[in-house]
Amino acid sequence: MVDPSIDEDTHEAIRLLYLGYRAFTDRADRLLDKRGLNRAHHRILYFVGRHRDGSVADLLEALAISKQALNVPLRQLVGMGLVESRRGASDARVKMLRLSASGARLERRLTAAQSELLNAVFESAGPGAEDGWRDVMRLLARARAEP
Amino acid sequence: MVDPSIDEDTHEAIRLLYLGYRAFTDRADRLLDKRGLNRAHHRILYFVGRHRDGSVADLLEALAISKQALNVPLRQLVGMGLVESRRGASDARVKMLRLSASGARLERRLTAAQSELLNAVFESAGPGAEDGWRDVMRLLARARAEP
DNA sequence: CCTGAAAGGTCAGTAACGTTGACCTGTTGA
DNA sequence: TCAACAGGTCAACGTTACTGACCTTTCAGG
Repeated sequence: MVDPSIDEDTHEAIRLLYLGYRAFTDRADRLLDKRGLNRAHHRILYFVGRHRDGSVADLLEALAISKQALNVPLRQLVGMGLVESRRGASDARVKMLRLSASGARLERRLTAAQSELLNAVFESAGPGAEDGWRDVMRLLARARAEP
Repeated sequence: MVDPSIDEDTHEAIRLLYLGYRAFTDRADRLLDKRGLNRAHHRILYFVGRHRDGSVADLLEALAISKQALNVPLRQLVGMGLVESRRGASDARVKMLRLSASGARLERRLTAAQSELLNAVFESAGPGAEDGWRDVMRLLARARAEP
């Protein structure tokens, strides 16, 4: 019934990462859904929130999508008053993007949905487990794209 | 520059989970891409590999997608000889799905891509960190959809 | 043995979201 | 003045999923 070539602990780890990530994104996804937003909007809010007055080009590079794909959700966020854009002081070609008050509020609520879950889990698991988790995840996050 | 209402540790945890999950899925995604397959195929291979002779209905329930959405990738996998379907012995209406030899080989390679990464990270982080990671992820994985 | 229900399959229409390519407006700086 | 840059937009297209409708084959109960 079970592939014998890979042990059950490894299968559990794979399953845990899959299910854990789903649980992690689930609450924020539902919050976004209520407003007709999706993960693309979320990524924009997150990046803009943490890079005040970044340019559209910065955003494009960070999100690694085409400018056409960025433009639609970004325009919606600006239209909804969640993101403000003003022209650059030194170079009027570039836009400086930042969250509005309500945008920052939403971003905080989205982040809170995720952080409450994580912190509850950390508290339940104990500080030693949290440290181990961070050690593992740091290594995993750094293990980027080797061919 | 940084949202002050949520501490940096929490932001790090959120970032780690996002980046870690991306690194985790990246290798398998590229292996699949070479064959013109995607995550839907992967999920089918994974589930069929671990539930030999399961029915199409089982698969539908496990993947939580419409039967129209399942049918296309499943037909492709059968057409490529990666999944075999035979009619049920007791009930000829139901199909019994299982991996072919080559399907099992591919599934093993996909799982290996993920497990090698995880095991390398576990080894590097040490057994204590791995235990902590598992404790945290088990709690997180169980934290399913509360409203 | 008939017939309704179950399991599976398929076609059509729609929607969301991404891509490229092409072209536009302003702005800048040499 | 003019080429290059930042940004914005339209069009065409591809993928992937959805719902709705309808089909065949098979099973089981009356």
